[in-house]
Amino acid sequence: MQAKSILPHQFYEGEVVQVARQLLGKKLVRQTEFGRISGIISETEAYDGSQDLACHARAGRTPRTSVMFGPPGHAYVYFTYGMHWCFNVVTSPEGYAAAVLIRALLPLEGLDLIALRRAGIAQKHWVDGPAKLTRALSIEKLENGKDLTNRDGGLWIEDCLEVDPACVHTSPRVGIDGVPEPWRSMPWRFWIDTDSLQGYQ
DNA sequence: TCTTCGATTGTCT
DNA sequence: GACAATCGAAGAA
Repeated sequence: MQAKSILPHQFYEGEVVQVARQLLGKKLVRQTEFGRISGIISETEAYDGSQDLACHARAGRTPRTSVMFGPPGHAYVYFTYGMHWCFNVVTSPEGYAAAVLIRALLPLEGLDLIALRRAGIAQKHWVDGPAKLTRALSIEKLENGKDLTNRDGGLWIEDCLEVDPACVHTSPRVGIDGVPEPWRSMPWRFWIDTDSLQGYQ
């Protein structure tokens, strides 16, 4: 687990479903004014362009979704349900609106900072949902559009673990019941057992 | 452990 | 004006 390096631009240029798989086991790092918070990415979902009716980009380019049409390796952060932020990574070449929603982490560093931001919540529920991890890592509107391939924005992703493909689970995406088939049933949600990762750091 | 339900506001039609 | 890529509290089992 030595020689950690920031994932380069090219990592994100590929097909979004592949990138969603490959992001599992990578380390999301957040540098705040109070210290560093990080965690292993343990759950993702792929949203694949304007033809994917579950993707925000289905309506074409709008002010909100414009980041998704931009270059890969940037953060797409959107606000939903009147109170929640969700964090995505833009993938595929510029002009193609695809992104990977980061749904869950295995906390590594900055546990005391997360505890402050998630006061009163059991540790196992600190970052086990898309809006929970943005709260824990202090990701919101300001982070929208940031470049994740360098440390300038205080937010980036590093290479970390090799994940055994046999340990990757798939299922349809969550929270898109109103979306027509085949999109509703596409098996584009990926996750790894966090139990199998205990012991790494 | 599981199910139900209210909260709350930006975005798009 | 309708709805949303959700969360967490509360109550039931």
